[in-house]
Amino acid sequence: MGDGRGSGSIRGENLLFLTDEQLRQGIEAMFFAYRGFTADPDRILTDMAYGRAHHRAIHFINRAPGTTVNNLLNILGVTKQSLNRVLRTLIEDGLVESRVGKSDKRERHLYLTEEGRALEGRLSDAQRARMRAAFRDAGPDAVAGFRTVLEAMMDTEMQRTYTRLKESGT
Amino acid sequence: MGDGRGSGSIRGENLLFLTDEQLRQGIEAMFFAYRGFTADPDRILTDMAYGRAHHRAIHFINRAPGTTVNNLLNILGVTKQSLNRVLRTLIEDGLVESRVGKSDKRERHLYLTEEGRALEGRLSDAQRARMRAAFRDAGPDAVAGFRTVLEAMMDTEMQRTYTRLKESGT
DNA sequence: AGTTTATGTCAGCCTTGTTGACATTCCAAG
DNA sequence: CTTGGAATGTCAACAAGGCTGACATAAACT
Repeated sequence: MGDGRGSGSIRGENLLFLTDEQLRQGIEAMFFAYRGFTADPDRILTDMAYGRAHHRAIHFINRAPGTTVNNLLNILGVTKQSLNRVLRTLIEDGLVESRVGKSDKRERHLYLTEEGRALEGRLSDAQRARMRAAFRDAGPDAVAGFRTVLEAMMDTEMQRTYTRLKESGT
Repeated sequence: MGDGRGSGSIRGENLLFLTDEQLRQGIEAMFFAYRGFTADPDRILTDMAYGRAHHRAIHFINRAPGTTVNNLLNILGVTKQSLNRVLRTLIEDGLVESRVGKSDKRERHLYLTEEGRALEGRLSDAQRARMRAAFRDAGPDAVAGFRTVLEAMMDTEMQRTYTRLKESGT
């Protein structure tokens, strides 16, 4: 590793896509693309008093209505204090509703209010528009490859979370 | 937009990969994958007094030795004050060297020192290892698709920066 | 000579992450 | 029934790393 050549071109196979240079290009592509990925929702959010953390919370509450705080914590990978600050403002502002659990009253189940869904829609539309344009330009085969590589790049724990969410989708 | 069906399945073409559900999965894949993407270098950096911002600066100085501050600013997309804070600590700690420009003495050209290259290597190796594993698992066709979609997701300005960097690589 | 450009720096603010400590509620095991 | 532990909320303090605004300096350009 770090020998300036990478693992490619050692055996006779066609592993040129694994050279350090190819990997570096992949790394830089991730960096620049993620900027684009977040740019549109960020622009909407700065007008309000919200940031990217609020967007993430709203996204996943919308995705899995009734999710518990603990579940959301695991998905987002932040501390409960960090999430709580965000959640508190969203609840105060009437975008998120927190209901005490029926079977386990310690748990809080989170739902978007009408207003919350409205904001979620605006943010999603902006983000999806860019994703849709990218997908359309690239074509279905490229999109399949895109998803395959991204999945392989996740921690195994996040891979499971991602798959669970994916399968819960219609 | 936001009609719950997306642009797919309207015409008879095979555009099912453009449904809102597919786009949402792409969005979530980006989110979870980016976490994995930064996880390994982040672990190394927290042991030192450095963060992700230092990593980015080191990466691109290594990528384009002798780059000016202004050029780096454009690549990273942050303010000069933000970059300067990071750069100052790296120079003080002897990881980065700043040389006054020859033709234009206002410019500072940035280089990694021996020590800087050592840290860059550690960080790159960690990040490349994950990228390499993902690329290997996914195969060359998936990797090509991955890069195509990421490029299409960038702002056009960043696309140009990315391409310029790519072409400057051996 | 005057203007513009590249850079550095100081001060202050915001978001969003962290840790640690502690209170409350309440399920579940002994 | 009591008690231990889990889930949640909250307070305080702190750090990284974004931001803006203001200002200084040196060099280049016109």
